[in-house]
Amino acid sequence: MLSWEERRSLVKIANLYYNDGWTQEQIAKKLGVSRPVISKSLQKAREHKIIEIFIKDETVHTVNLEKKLEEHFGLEDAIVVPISGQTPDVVKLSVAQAGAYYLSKNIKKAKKIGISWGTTLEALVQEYPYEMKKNITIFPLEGGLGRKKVEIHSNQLAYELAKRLGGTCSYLYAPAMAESSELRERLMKMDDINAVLQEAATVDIALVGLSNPYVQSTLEDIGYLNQNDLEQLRQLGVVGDMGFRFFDLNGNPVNSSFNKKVIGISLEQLRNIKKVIGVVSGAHKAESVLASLKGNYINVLVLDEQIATELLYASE
Amino acid sequence: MLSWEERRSLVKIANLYYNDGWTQEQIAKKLGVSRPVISKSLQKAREHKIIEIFIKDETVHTVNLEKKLEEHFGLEDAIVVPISGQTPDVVKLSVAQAGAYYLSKNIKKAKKIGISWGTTLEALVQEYPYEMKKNITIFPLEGGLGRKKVEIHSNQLAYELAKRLGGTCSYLYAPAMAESSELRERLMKMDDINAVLQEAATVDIALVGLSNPYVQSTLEDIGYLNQNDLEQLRQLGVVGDMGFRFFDLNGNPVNSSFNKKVIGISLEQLRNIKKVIGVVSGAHKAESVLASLKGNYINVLVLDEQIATELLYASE
DNA sequence: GCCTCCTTTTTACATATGTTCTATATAGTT
DNA sequence: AACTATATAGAACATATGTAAAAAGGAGGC
Repeated sequence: MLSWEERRSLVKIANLYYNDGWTQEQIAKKLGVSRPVISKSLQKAREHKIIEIFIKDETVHTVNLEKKLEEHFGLEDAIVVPISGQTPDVVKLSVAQAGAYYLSKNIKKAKKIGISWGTTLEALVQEYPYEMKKNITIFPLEGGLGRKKVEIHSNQLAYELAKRLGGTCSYLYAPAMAESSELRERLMKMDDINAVLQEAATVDIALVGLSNPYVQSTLEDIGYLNQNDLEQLRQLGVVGDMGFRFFDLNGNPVNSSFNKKVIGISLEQLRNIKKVIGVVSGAHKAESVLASLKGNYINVLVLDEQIATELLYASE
Repeated sequence: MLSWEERRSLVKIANLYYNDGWTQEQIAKKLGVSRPVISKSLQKAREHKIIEIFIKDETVHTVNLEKKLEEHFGLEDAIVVPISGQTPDVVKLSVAQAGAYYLSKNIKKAKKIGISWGTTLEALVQEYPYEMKKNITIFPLEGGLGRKKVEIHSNQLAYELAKRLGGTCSYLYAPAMAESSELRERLMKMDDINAVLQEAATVDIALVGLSNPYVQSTLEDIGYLNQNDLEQLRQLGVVGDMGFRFFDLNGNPVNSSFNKKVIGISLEQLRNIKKVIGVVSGAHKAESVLASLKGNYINVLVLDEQIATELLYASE
């Protein structure tokens, strides 16, 4: 316990230092002691909670979530977007904006970027600013998905992003899912397709979305999966996918009949990309995100506050 | 005004620096920027009051005053803030800070918190740190007060405090003072209003300000009371109010014409709340505080040295 | 009164932080 | 598209702060 005299003196020093902006040297001179005494006094004042430092901003909540996510899942970065009572659509847009911002700040050294598909990534690309960044190439991470909603296809997003970056892009002239594994094999032997996929696996940065195939699933919306398919996936223990590659609760690839028909990079290849940025919004995707984290596919996560909270709660 | 991205980044840096004790060098490395950027960010955060340094100033004198106040008025706690030659505005801010600090250290078990209105409580809320405290609900203790100075209304303060605590808040969609007692009755019968007031009466902690209606009165400032009204109150022996509930020298409720028009919790209800924290600054309020203490409404008092001295002197 | 042990202060050094100036990038304008 | 104005980042330097070890002061024992 400190004496009153000492307490007074600590308060006085603290005030001079923190409120009046004096240097320790000046305070020492004024009080007629050596500087280290002031240095130690300030330490003591902090120890005894005479001085307390608060960080005061609305973003404190989400920044704390980010730190916990980074620590808990060994992420390189996590960006948590506050939901603050907004509708899912608005939150999704905010997440996309945050993703765009993050990408633009971390794109410096990248020469090759891969992009998957989906509505969230579409929003991200639309939010991306136009900036000259020569010598960059964008690769689609999987083929197209038929005629519907062309604007969210991997190829299309690669094209749009390349336009915004002033770079070039490759195309995967192939369906995301071939009609049979045999057809897939044949397509995969084609040089145009094979070469692009090979390169796609070596990008510096990959942008991926995550889905829950059972709830509000774009895959179902566009008619790629029907109820039968979903039932099959459920039986196999699938909880999510990234670019048509389905995985289970632990993030392990699930060998469904689809898997052999998909034209796109594999989960294994994805894991080997140095920087995989997952962009995801909507509470129903929490389980899928958790699984993908367990599978160690993702290095950077951009997500909304609600998923972030659920992820941490689920992994207590 | 700073953008969300920038505030987020400043908070992140400040957090690593002040809470986790990283050096600027380490932070710079982690974020992939040069060290001066971190140095400048921290300066910016200080300028924008994102980083706040609280010096817990107490002297033998104030601690003695606290002890005497606690004994003399049977208070659970008293916090006396030294004035040390500061201007009233600065003292008011210190009192608000001390109140915020006290609340944050005593909020642990609380599930429901009520808050009144006024400039002092507004400052308290603004000083309150952002800290996650799930499952807490904030209730306004009375309705709104017209269009002026919305930021000091009970509803608004409840909202702001809830935001800081990561909790939820209820609203009282009603004026603090209805145009007639008849209108008040009708409003009070509305479910939305009634239910909130019922719950407001059962909060674990209530935060209230105190006023002297005659001197530097916010009630007069915002045009809620005119000279006639004040004269009337004076005739009735009113010496102060808490949330539009006027009381006399002994703390007894005064049945003015206003009383039947107020939409807010009664003094009787306030007295039944386990922990009522009164936060008050400015010598002109001494008499009001004394009366409220006699009325036994308050359990914890946060006040400045000057009022504290006068309270003890008056009740020798 | 002198010595010893313990605490506190200071000196000198190591480290961390703040600042200036230059280089680079960005935005706005013709 | 080229230019200028403006902002921003980084390298190098200046200053401030933290810390270990030596010195000084002070209390208790003989």
